[in-house]
Amino acid sequence: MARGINKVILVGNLGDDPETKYTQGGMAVTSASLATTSVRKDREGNSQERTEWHRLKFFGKVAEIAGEYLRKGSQVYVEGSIRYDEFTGQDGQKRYYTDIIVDQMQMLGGRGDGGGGGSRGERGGDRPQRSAPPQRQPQESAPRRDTAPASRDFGDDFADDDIPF
Amino acid sequence: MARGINKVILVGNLGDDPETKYTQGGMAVTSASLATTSVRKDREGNSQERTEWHRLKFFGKVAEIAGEYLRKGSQVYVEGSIRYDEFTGQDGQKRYYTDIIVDQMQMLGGRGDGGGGGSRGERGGDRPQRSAPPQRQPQESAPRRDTAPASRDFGDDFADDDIPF
Amino acid sequence: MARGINKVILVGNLGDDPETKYTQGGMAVTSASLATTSVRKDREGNSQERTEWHRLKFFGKVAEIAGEYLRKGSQVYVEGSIRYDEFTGQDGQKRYYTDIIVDQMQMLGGRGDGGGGGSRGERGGDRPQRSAPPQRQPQESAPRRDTAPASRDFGDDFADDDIPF
Amino acid sequence: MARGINKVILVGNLGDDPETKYTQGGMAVTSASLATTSVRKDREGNSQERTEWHRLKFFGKVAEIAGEYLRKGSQVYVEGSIRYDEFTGQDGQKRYYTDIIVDQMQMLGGRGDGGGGGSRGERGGDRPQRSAPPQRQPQESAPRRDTAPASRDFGDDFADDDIPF
DNA sequence: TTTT
DNA sequence: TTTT
Repeated sequence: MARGINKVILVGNLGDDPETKYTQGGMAVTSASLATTSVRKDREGNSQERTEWHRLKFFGKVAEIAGEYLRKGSQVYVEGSIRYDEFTGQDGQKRYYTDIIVDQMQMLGGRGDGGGGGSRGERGGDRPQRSAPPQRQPQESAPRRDTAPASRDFGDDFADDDIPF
Repeated sequence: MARGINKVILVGNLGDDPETKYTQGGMAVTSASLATTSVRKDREGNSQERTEWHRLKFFGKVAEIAGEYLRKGSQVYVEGSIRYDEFTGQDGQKRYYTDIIVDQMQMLGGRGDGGGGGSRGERGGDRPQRSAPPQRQPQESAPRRDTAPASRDFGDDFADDDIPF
Repeated sequence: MARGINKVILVGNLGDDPETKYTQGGMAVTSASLATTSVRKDREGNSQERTEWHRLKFFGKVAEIAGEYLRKGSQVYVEGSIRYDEFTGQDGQKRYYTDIIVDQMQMLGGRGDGGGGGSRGERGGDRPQRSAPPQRQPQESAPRRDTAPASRDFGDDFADDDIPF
Repeated sequence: MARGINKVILVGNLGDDPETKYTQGGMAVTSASLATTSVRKDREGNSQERTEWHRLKFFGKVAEIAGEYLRKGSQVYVEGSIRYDEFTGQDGQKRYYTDIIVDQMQMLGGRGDGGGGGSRGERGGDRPQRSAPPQRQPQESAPRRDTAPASRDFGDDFADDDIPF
């Protein structure tokens, strides 16, 4: 029985282009590095910045979208969970990794610079959508341009259908 | 294209037993009322309590679980989104409703009183009907009594070793 | 005693310029309207968009920043809580309002156009400035961590009450 | 400048009693270990459990409350941020730690066994800081245009900078 | 209407 | 190491 809530919400910028690989079963797995910077005052009253670099992991459909649309510098909202892993390297040393398993993402900004997309994906849930047989794919996906939705304009075209006030 | 994030996270107690109805398509729709109380100090330094009563709506599988396991007084974690609705009553007056559409719930406490379950359910593809017939109409998907919590299915895509965990 | 969690996280765009007023005590109160749009498939499989308009309320320092930097169309992350209110109008009719009381905001987008600032209200916010360029990061597949001074020791050598990071 | 959102929300049980230390300045620092367990179906359809152990760090007032009220097995809601740290041990080996810096906690369950409390603490030390004197804000933004109903007017309740709710 |  |  599931027991507990493990939820992470991040908004930040990618430090580099994401990398997408595919499993033998054809599922996309995308890795990315996301920075969040916070500020606090130290005891002298000076502002101190601190940046955390989060290792993001995307699986399935959301991994495909992340691999296709996210780029170095992209600002993105991600939601997921924390996963801690421990590996023993070839040198016998233990290594610890903390990953953010992304369930949902939303590209931000979107001023014709690639932002604007959004996606909600289940981890590894691309089977129902994909009827194509599993196929190997090059590890570097060709850069594609998102045609960002132009629905960012909130002019007068919101008549009042859904506006309850 | 989805544009934006609309997320609500609540922890509170139910003010009454939830009510479950079923759509003509057989989808469960559960309503419940949840209280969250916050405290703040007024300018005299006195603690002031304020309670918000949230109208929760559950759909589909999570609605079945909510209807079965939640009771008046139950402490629960819910996650979902806000939905504002406007209806015109029979008297011609407009009425406004704000509902929390619950995507995920987690029963809390649970010291031998039924708590402890958890569930993640999708919002059913069917919109809830205001006057759903009280009887069940099993068509393509009859309401099920499923005690197992929903969980993500990784499918066959996890058949190999490319996954870095 | 506080009892419960009432948390809202929104990412969306403002439908209009925010409005700022000041209380007699000199506290800023800013109101804004924020849209979040979601998509779902109806039973015919067609994508249906639905937009929720959230009434945001900011108080104090975060209200000043919101009033100064947010504009119609601004994309923003906000975090806060839901508050339901009921008023009786001069016509004797009851009116219901649902507001999002914003505790924290973060301007999004902001590639040199004024966006990018962030603020945490009351609990020590900072005034937004120019957005910083995306941070660089090492490309080694080793664990990516912030290279912070190693003097961040949490032993017994806390100098004073300041947080040592 | 703050840039990004780094937010973690956890609900789980403590694996052991928390430990509280005090800095030279008298600030409490509490450490605790919290488990969150999730379930997913593997490819054979069997339920697979996975538990993450989160290292919680509390500072200041919330640390005192955590140290006083939390115990092994306690169910708790915590909200905070992720912090990655890297230390070089006395053996010259680098060690990586991931901590959840807790800003807010809420004890759950609590049917007469000590649970039920709640706390929101600032990371900024436990000194009872007196609020700064209220300051007027006659800014460039011209006030007026009251959209709220009269009964909603904040009026004299705004004698100072306190939040009016 | 809950809860402490 | 928790919990169910």
